[in-house]
This record gives sequence, C-alpha cells and structure tokens, in this order.
Amino acid sequence: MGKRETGKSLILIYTRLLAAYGPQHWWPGDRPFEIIAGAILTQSAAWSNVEKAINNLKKAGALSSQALRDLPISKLAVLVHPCGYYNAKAAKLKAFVKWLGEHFGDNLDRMFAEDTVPLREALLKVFGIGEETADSILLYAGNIPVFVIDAYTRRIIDRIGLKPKGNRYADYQLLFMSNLPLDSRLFNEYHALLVALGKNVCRKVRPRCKECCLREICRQSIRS
DNA sequence: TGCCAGGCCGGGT
DNA sequence: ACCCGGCATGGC
Repeated sequence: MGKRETGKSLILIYTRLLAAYGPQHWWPGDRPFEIIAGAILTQSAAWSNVEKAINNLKKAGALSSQALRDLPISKLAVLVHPCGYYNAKAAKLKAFVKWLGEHFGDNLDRMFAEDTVPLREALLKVFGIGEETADSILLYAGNIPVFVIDAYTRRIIDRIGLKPKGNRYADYQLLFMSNLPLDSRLFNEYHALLVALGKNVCRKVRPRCKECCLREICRQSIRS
C-alpha cells in the first residue's frame, strides 16, 4: 500500500471509530500536572484504579511538584496504592518532580517550550518514563503533536494489515506521523479511540470471531 | 479462579 | 536487538 493510500486508510479508520465510539474526552479540563501524574500512574493499570489514586493525591493536596517533593515516599506510596505497583510508582513520581524542579523550576510552560525532540530525550532519561509515557505527557499535557503508541495500537495495526517493517515503538509511531497531519487534537482523539476499540478486540487472533468489532470497523475501512 | 489493565526497569543473552 | 522476571491492585 502506497503512502497516500495508507494515509487515507488511517483517516477513514479514525472517522469510523469516531462515529462508533464518539469523542473520548481524555483528560479534558485537567491541569497539565495532573495529566502527567495520571500518565505515570496509568502504566499497566486500569484507569478506574488510577482515578482513586489521583483522588487520594487531590485530597492530600499533593497534586503539585513541590507538594510531591515534600511528601515522604512512604506516604506517597499509600496514596497511590489503589493503582498498583505503588512503591515503583511513588518512586517514579518522585523522580519526575525532582527533575522538573531542577531543570525547569517546576514550570511546565517552560518545559513544554523546549524543542520537542530534545525534550522527549530528556524525559526518557527520567526514571519511570518510557516512550509511551513520554509521548502521553507531550501530547496530552503539552498539546504537542506526537502520536502515542500502546499495546492496543500495535495489536490493531497488526491485525488490519498495516504492520510496519520493524517491531519498535518508533516504527509504529512513524506509520501515523508520516501519514497524517501533525495535529495534536487529531492525535489525542485518535489514540483514545484506538484504546476504546482495543478494549473490544480479543487479544489473541481467533478465526471467524464474530464479536470482534475490529473487523467491522477497520477491515471495512481498508477495503472501502 | 484466573486473566487483564492506556508500561518500565534491570539484567541476561 | 530482543527476552524475561519483577512490580501489585481491583474488576469482571
């Protein structure tokens, strides 16, 4: 499939997902700092559990860089307990706010004003921030047009026959970013819609799976 | 009961 | 460049 057709397929899939699931409203109206905390806390966790952790942080007045630094890590671990991996995630939050204070004086506007590529590299060096989390921060907290790749996205792309050459994160990311307009609103909604679809797609390929929404929405899109 | 959720790290090959 | 075990809760 040529580049132009790939782009058309990706747009068509987006259109159908939007029609099927509607706008997902991911992180609407939340402050950037809360979005970043959520991006870290949601790693391999159900969002319903992340909400509990975020609420605990809110009630404790701990949803700021300074407050998180002042909080002992053992107390922080108790607050984020509901979303699992609580010791690891407490350490990750600590690592991020330490870095944010040291490099940007806790000012997120200054952080996002950096050039995207070096900023992404810097984020990746922070303990607990990998590629998906870094891109979630850039896109959902910073409105920077980078496409977020997660396990659902890979699974869906593989099944509909758009699998890129390599298996690396960057290979999947380039599929979207070189074939779609670099629009943060589009990338925001698209990734959220892929997650919505992903929840309805069986993990393992099952021949003639009639329940699988993937087939209905995506395969038809490719053909039409 | 078991499987899974909007991953990442450190160590090994 | 992969592959693995560890990290852990709550919902279905």
